[in-house]
Amino acid sequence: MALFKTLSSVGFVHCQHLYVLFVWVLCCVLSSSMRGLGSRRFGGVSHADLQEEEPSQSSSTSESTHDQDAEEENRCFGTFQGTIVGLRYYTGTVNRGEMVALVRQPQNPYDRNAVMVANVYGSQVGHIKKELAAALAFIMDRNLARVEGVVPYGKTNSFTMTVTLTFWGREENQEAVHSQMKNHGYKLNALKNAFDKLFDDLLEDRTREMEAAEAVRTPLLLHQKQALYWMTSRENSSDLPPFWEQRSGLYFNVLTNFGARESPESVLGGILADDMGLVSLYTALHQLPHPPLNLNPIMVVILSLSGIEESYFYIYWSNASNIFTLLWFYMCVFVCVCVFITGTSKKSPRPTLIICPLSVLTNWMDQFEQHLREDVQLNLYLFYGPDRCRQASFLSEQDVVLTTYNVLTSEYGKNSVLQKVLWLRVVLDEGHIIRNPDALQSKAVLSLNAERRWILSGTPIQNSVKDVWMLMCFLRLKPFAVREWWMRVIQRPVMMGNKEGLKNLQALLKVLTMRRTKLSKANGRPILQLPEKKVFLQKVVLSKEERERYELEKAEGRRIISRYMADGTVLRNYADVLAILVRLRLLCCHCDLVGKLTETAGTADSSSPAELRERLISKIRLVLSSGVDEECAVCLDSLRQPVITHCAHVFCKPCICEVIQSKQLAAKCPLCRANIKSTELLEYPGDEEDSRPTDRKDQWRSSSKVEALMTVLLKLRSEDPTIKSLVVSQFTKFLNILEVPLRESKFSFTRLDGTMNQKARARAVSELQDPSPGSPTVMLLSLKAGGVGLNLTYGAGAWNPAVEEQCIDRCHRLGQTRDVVVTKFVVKDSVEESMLKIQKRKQELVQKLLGAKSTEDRKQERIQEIRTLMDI
DNA sequence: ACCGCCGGGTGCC
DNA sequence: ACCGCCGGGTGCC
Repeated sequence: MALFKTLSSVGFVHCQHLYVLFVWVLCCVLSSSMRGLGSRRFGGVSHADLQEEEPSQSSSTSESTHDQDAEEENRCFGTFQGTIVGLRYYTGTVNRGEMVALVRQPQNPYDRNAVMVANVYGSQVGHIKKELAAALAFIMDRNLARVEGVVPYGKTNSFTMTVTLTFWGREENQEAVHSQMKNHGYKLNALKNAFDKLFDDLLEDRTREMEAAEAVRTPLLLHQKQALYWMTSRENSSDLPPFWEQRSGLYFNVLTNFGARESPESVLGGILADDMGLVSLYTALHQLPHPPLNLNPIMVVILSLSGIEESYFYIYWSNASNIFTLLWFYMCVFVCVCVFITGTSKKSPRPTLIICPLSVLTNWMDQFEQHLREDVQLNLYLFYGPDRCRQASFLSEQDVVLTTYNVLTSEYGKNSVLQKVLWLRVVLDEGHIIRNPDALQSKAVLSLNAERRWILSGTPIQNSVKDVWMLMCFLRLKPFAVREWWMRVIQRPVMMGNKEGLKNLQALLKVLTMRRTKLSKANGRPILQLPEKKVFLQKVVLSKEERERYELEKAEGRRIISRYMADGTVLRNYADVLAILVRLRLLCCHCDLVGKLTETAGTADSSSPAELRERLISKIRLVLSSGVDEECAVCLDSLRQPVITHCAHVFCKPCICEVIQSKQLAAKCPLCRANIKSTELLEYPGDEEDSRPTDRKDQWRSSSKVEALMTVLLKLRSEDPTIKSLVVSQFTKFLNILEVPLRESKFSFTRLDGTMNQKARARAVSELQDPSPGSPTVMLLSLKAGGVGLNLTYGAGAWNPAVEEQCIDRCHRLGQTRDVVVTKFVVKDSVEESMLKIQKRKQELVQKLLGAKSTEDRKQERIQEIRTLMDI
């Protein structure tokens, strides 16, 4: 089996039998299937490449087919920014972000290479500029690539327009396409999102090194020494802040033309940004055994998307535990170096305050312990717990004070001692936590007195430019601490797609940020090796009975949603819509996962308030338990007392009540601006008691997806009984169902779900990792609401492909030592598959990432998505 | 198009 | 005056 070849070529020594196979049960239609596509495209695995390896499926109730549509031209060769000319001669219009068609015009009397550009209605918009057309004509005429265009900025003048071209094709043609473009003097960009591009510039050559203090016992790697040097120079920077220049004795801000007599204060400090994946990694630790550093860690990445939420588990084994702690490591060593070598001048304050989420407090302490020589004394004080010492004089004498955002916040306003101490340095771990300027914790952080400031964050830009503002505030970067300047000079231009704005943002971050990724190189060698990830899509065909049931439910759902459509209240009732979609997704997995149809059937208008409430609560439960899992968008913290609105957004009850109270009748959902009332908020009643009655063999029945999965698992076992598989589903109940056939086929398996405590999880993980014969080979993995994840500022209902893209990327980069095979089971002709198709149409990732779409656009998009899903 | 490019007018500063 | 420079005319393929 080719898989083995690849795996052994990785050269893993000590655990040959720990091959990881990642079998994915896709019950979580929407985004899984979306991701499926994304993974193939962006994970760099061509579907065509994998045909031979794809597990085949020969069960009588299900069959596997290839994803025919994507088979041929699924590889992205890259993108290119070109120009459309001659707009004034044609009437076709296009809006910002819209797709355009490229049509060859070999008969054009002026140029036989002509490439015409048309909008979606087919009206001509213009032509591709002739030089570029000459390059494209060759490619298009020979079918070397399919060229797709999007106009990212729309029409900005009456003559020409920028167009982003994306080239798709078969792998064997990639070289030809690249060289053809190159011959005409064009270079394709690798497909990346805009912020990755932005950050690429941050990866400039920062190659100067610095030795650590003798007090640090851990030998430093090259890139760590470089980081150290950079950090030191940032702290001792006397450079003017970005965009300031000195002219004839005065200081000018080149963006605002503000002039000042005194030099603006330098920003002492900056942002340490690591590969985004590391944050996921850290995030994963919330859910995983603590401390995780000395086990072979499992990594979990969870994505929530599209309202029809989905969770992504990526799991891998790593033998390089220190990658967990890259940022902590840098900072920790840096602080030690400053304390023991550089020392601090007499006038300077002494202590460094480190603020971190509670969950990593111990990791910080471990770090200091781990990297310091035993015989040196670092005064580290943990400012936490009821007995913490609140004396300013005491804290001022420490070298390092460690506390959490919660502690800081709770002291804030109460004459906090943390506010009184003058800190040498304040370090924000997971600095993006303060991205909400209204949150108390942000205010508390900003009010700290410090000479130098650092932000550690894997994702300084999490979803949009907006997130950066608070970081700039914290760093006291003039003039951007004043919101208006930030808006005028950076945020608005960038949101509008203005290149200058992006360039400025870029310049800003370039100076202030050091970013390390797994792809970064030190001395020409990557810091870490990339893993190989293979993604397969397996289409499952429903049995006759299943299909009938599915169609019945779908018709019913369509009836309800059509009515909302007609009334224009789809998004107001998004919770209902979600519930319907979740039911369909459950049906794709197993019929027994959903109750009788009659429960929801058409009683919406006539039921009593109590019944209505009951009905809604059951829906909420359905929605929440399926993994709609967000932080509260008001406090940006994890949900406490979750309530759900009719528009299906979830908040902490106190948070949203406060919002409603302050706005009274005009209260709108912070995420989608739908009207909300406090009477319409529904509390999440908690999980139903996790019954596993399906264990009874007499009652149990199979389903097509179960059969498909079991066939694959059995086949794998027959090929190599030591292969380890992870079976991932969003629905714990489905995992319950899966336990039955697993037992029946004598699989030894473990299970990890949200109900288990840390200890139980640790046991489940280590059992699976046990290489000895007879150890479990399958792990059932689930995600429960309230877990971790990347939160999407667009809200539960929105779908942010940019984040998806980041995640794919991050997963790909992180699975560092071992190949991973993902198989996704998608039911043919179902909402699952529909989502695949929706995703295919959404290729313009950059646009979304920049947040250029208006709320209204996104609403329309979502309505359209629902239509597609329900065939309305 | 607040560009680039072309070609005619022009010619120390 | 076989150049440079200026400024007006001009503009998809």
